[in-house]
Amino acid sequence: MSAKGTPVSRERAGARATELRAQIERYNHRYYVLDDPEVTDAEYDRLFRELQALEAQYPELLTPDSPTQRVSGSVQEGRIPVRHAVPMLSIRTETDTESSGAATFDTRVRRELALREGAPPVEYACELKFDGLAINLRYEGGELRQAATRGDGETGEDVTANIRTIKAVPARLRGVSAPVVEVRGELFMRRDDFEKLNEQQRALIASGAKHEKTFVNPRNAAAGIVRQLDPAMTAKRPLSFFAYGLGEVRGWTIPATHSATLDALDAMGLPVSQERAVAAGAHGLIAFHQSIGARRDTLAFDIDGVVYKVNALALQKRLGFVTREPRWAVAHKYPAQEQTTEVVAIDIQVGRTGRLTPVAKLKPVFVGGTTVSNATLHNEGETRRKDVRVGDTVIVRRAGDVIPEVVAVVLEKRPPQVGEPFDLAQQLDGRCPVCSSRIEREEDSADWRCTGGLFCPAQRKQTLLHFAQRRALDIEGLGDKLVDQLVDGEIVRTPADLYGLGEAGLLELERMGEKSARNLLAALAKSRDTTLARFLFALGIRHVGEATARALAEHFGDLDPLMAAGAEEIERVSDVGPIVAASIHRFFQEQHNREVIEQLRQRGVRWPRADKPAAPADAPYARKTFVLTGTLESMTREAAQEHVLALGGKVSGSVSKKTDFVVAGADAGSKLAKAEALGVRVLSEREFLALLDGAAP
DNA sequence: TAGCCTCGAGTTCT
DNA sequence: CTCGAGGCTA
Repeated sequence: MSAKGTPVSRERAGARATELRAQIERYNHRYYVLDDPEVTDAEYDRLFRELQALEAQYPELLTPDSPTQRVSGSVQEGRIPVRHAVPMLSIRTETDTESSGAATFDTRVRRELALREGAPPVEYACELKFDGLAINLRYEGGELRQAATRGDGETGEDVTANIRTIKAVPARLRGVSAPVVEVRGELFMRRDDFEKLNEQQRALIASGAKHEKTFVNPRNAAAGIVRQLDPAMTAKRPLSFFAYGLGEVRGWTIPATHSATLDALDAMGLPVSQERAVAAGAHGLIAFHQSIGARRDTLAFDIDGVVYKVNALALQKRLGFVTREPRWAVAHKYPAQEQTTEVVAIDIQVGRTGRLTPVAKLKPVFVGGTTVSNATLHNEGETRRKDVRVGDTVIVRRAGDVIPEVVAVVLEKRPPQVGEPFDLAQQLDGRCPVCSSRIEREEDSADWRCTGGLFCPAQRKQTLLHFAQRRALDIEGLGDKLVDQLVDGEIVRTPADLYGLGEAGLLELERMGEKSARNLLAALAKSRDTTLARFLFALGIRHVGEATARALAEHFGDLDPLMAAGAEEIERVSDVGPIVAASIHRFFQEQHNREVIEQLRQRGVRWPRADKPAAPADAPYARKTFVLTGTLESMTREAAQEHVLALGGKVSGSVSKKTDFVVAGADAGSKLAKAEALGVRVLSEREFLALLDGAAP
């Protein structure tokens, strides 16, 4: 940008530059701190360029705190250590996950202050514990002079040039020009900024950029960016900042309470989180902890807990410090949703269909409320994409959902002697880890499979467990430990063998007393009476799950017509295409399968000739699709499903615009949210019950 | 033929 | 719960 038009006088230029700086600072504040832009981006750019031009024309006008210095700036050679005038202490962390952490703190504070039983509750300032990195900003005469990382608390690193490029950090304090005001706060990245940044990075990598990489999480991104040596790079990254305290202060009166200090920081133009409160006593702390905990996922940024501080400065002074931790503050963490741990091994599991699934064996970590030691890697492609190797340090997450997942590898921590990229076939030497059969991968498929079929004990075990599961023949008491013994001892090979078990044989097994043996035999006897749909599902035909089994049962009415049917005939069943039809046909052509089925029938497995007569087409909810979510008080999900089927409706697993009703129980999650987004009719449990009772929806 | 929808299969921990 | 893939529909 060049200065255009008639050359302005030096004097007028100086006045204009000052004016522009003030204006740009104000816009920055509105935009980055208040989140409420005053002018359009184009107008902002215009002013910004005008200032740049003036400074280019009159270099003597250039001041270190000019907004233009936030984007250019020179590349630093290395990091300069900075000794903090007042040490940056760490706050004690309550590790427990219950709200009792708050009560413990309150009790301790009251004891230290020697408060009597009936004394009024202590007042606390509550705020968020941001998941970022702590920074000390030193303002002298109201101007930002130095920014440093926390380091070991005594000495940090100088990151002034980088921090100057962060627009949320004001270069000048509003209304305060005291000789020294040090502001402490947290530098972090918002979740949406993080997502956007990674999207850009992925695009760069896709277009062939060599040195680019995606960031693992917002915290790592923020830390990496601040310690980056080139401020111009930092300037391009979206970092945010919240102030939460003070360091050295000279010539300015510190307010009498922490909450008032935060208000004062806010008034100086520093961003201060609005998620803060003044609470009274343990009750107030617990309420704050819970209210933030409930909204944790909806915050724009990651937090790892909340912080409680005794509000009155006078009381803080009385409480003082233990070693290097203040007695007047405590961090109360939420269970971490992410943790890092080490990959001890990559095991490969064999599923019922022979699918080979790599599973990361992890050094146990406490994540999201439980200890995690395994995490699926899904398949070879996924493992390679994430480049997970034995010995790597990985980030494990248990967000909203239940199942742990390996998010990414922390490459900086990869040991030099780490192994090769994951290669499933090579690791297994081309053979099934259980039965040594050859393994293969179908074209265009992500999965390797064991070709051993039922010869493979792993597949046999899974087949038996599938047969016995609740939604199949429901054989109570037949769990994996028992199946292991039965198969390894070659007592049972096929589901039909289960019905040939006798009490004497069972008593030979470990951990099997008379009582358990009799219970199992009773469960087996009970399971003989079933339905065709359950039986078809229990067989474990590839591509035939519960829904398809039901459709087949309804269409064919009995097993024999289905066994006799050709592939084309099977394909006439709705939702069955060529692949599924062929799979079913092949299954029944297999001699071994026919034998097992025959034996099962001989041993008394039976079902009513025709499955439950289909609800008439004019049934009140014929062909209506229901989705169940959350926990119902009055019945199990299975029972609810039965009721819907009886009405002539059907139950689906996911919400789409074709869904007619979503039944929301307690703690309904994403499905409810989706239903609301799509405008799908949502029924409460009470409304659902009324509907079952025959009332109109 | 693309894109949506649904189903199947696999997974974790208490 | 999620992902991949099979089936259906516009």
